[in-house]
Parts: sequence; C-alpha cells; structure tokens
Amino acid sequence: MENINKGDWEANNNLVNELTRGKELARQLQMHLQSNVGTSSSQETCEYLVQKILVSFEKGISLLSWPPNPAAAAGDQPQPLQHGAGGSGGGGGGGVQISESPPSLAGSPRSDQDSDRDQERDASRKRKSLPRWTKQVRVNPGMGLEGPLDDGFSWRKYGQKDILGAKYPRGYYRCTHRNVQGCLATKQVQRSDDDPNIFEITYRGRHTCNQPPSNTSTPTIDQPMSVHENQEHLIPNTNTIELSHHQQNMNMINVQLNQQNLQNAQLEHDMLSNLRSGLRVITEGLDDNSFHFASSSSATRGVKTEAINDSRFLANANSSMIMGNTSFVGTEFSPTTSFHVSPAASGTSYFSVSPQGGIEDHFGVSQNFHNPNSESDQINTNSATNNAPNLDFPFGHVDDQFDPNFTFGHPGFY
DNA sequence: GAAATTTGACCGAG
DNA sequence: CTCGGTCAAATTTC
Repeated sequence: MENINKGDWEANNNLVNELTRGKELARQLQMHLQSNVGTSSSQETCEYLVQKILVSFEKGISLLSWPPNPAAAAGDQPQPLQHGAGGSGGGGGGGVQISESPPSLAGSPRSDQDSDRDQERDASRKRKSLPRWTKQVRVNPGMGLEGPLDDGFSWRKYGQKDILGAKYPRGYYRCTHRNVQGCLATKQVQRSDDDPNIFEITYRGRHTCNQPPSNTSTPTIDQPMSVHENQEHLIPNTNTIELSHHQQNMNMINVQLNQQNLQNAQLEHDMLSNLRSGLRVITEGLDDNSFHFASSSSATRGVKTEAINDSRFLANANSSMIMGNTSFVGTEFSPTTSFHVSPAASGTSYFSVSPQGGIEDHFGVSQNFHNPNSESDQINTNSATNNAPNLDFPFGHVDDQFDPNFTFGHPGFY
C-alpha cells in the first residue's frame, strides 16, 4: 500500500511553501540583525521575525506530520503558534515534538467486524489513538522551579496515582477547557526515580481549545506537530529538557532530537538544507548563554535546557521542529539574540534566540519575562499560566531537594 | 460560592 | 488479577 501520491505531493508543496516563507523571514532577520545590532527596536523586530519563522516551521512540520489526516490538517491545528501578545515578553520557544509515521495515528485499518467493539471502546480507543509525546524536563537545583513544567496551557489535575515501580506518584492533568471546549488534551507528569530533578511529561492529544484563557501569555505550545502513538516509540522519542541553573549565567537549552523516521529523509534533508542556509545567523556571544537544539540521529532525543530565572523558571523551553526524520529544533536563547542553525548534515540543528526578548518556548508565548535580577540569563518560562496546574513542590529552593512527597499539582508549577 | 485539588473507587487493557 | 487511567465526591483554596 502506498498512499503516497497526490495528497502527499500537495502537502509537500505546501510544506515547501511554508519553509520557503520561513527562510525568507530568516533572511529578513539576518539582515535586520546585521543592520541594527543592539538597538532595542531591533530586538523587537527580531523577536517578531523569529516568531513568524517559527510559525512557518510549525506549519511545515504539521504538514509533514499530519498529512493523512484531513481533519487534523484543516482544523486541528489549533493554535499553537499564535503569539499574539506582542507585548513585551519573550517569546519563543517551541515544543518539542517528534513526528513519526503519522498514518497509524488515527488508527490503522480495521475490519468492520470490530465495529461494535470499537464503539464500545470508543472512548478508550480514542484515548489510545491520541497522539502522545513525552519530554523530560530537568530542573536543576537552584533554579526556581516554579514553572519548569509550565507549557502555557491551562491544566487541571484530575488524578494522581502511584505507579508501580516508581518512587513518585504520577499526576494526571487535562485541559481546563475540556468541558467548555471539548479539548481532550491531557498530560501526565512523573518525576523520575533516578533523578528527582527530572520530570517526565507525557502529553496526549492536541489542544483544540482556544487557548489561554486569560493569560498573559500565549501558550507555549507543546503540542506535537506530530506524534507517535506508540509508546514504544515514545520512549525513544522522548525529549529531554534539562534545566539547570547556574546562578546567573546560563541559559541553555539543548535539544537533541532523534530522528526515527527515515521516510521523508530526503525531503527533509533538502528542506533542512534550505533552512540552514537561510537561518544561519550568527551573532556573537552565543557561548554560554545559548540554547542549543540539536538533533541527532540516535535513538534518544533529548532536550536540555538550562535556564534559570531566579526562582521562576518557566520551562518549556523547547521548540522543536521536526521534520519527519530530521528534526529541526530549537529555540535557543542567547543573550545576544542570536539565532543560528548549524549545518550538520545529518543533523544537528542549533537555533538560538535570546532570552531577553524573548522568544519563549513556543512561539509567541511570552509570559512574564521579568528578570529581576539578572540581566540576561533567565529564561523565564513563564509560568504563566497560572492556569496550569502547578506542581507545587516545596521548592522555593529547589536546590534543596525535592520533597519526596510532593504532589504534582499546584497551580503554578506547570 | 466558584474553581481547583485530593483521593478512593471504578473501569478497561493486558 | 494487576495496573494504569479516569471519575467524582469530598475537601481545600481563592
């Protein structure tokens, strides 16, 4: 069965268009950076451009990731990228998502015989078929943790469960707008046994709600551009975000993604090449304070984020774009607003954006970006959302240790 | 009082 | 039967 034809071709064209647009925007950004380095207005412009670029990429990724699903293609892409609030804050980031072979997502072919049963289990099946993706967020001591897990969406905790073999309970959250808007997105947050500083967040389903209720920020989206639905695949696809705090000097997000699907390799490769050539903007000062998103071909994807905001750190630092096989990821915050995509043939893409202005994790989201103290090193991943349930760890000082008894779920943490 | 969280019970999958 | 995920009543917080 080959389902690759016209539809795919068209999708590819759209994808190319989106990517081309992104490239063009990147060029503008580059020019802007070259001509207006340092000016405040330039920063805003840069942020704006970056966001636009990210939007284009996201769209492109979406096309790649969800081709077969017309419905999804059409309306489903709710939101992610809107960034409306052009306001002040930072912006940026992205979600890390991995895409895999989409087709199986919505369900593989089944015989009608099962229809009855299907109906019976419709609910559960639906759940099962929901896209899932996992990312790990590492919060190093020192940084506040308030929001490492915040992804800009409003979550409501609906359960907590002790998981066999796990030291810490798993928290279950669903979109606050579920009842009102029927948004089925859910997420699970589990603290790692091995490293209490790491939280594994598994998202399920995409948000279909009109996001942020009333928040400062536009959501950062962690929506997957595409997702794998198999858990088995999930693990490998796990995105790890490590957030660490170096007293005041490091914002680094390192995202490593793997590519698993080789299916669109060629295309992706081409696109990536384009992107790279178009996005290559290097500014000085990237060094320590930059975030890197790298994609590797290994089986494990990891996102490392080191950012800090004294006590407020909003996580979500990741924006990744993955094109099927090649993952393009990243948003990197660097003190100097730099943004670069490094070429690496097989794939490591670095993309950095300076924190200051913000590019937050996911496009356009900017939430509070207050950096009381530092000058630039903080990524504030806002926590904005207060909407989101928060893990309320007693961490005011994270560095101490997480309280073993902490429970996920306090507003503010996510 | 409304909204969010907690927590034991329930349900389906394996 | 066990375990993960969800429900929903009770409780807490704002």
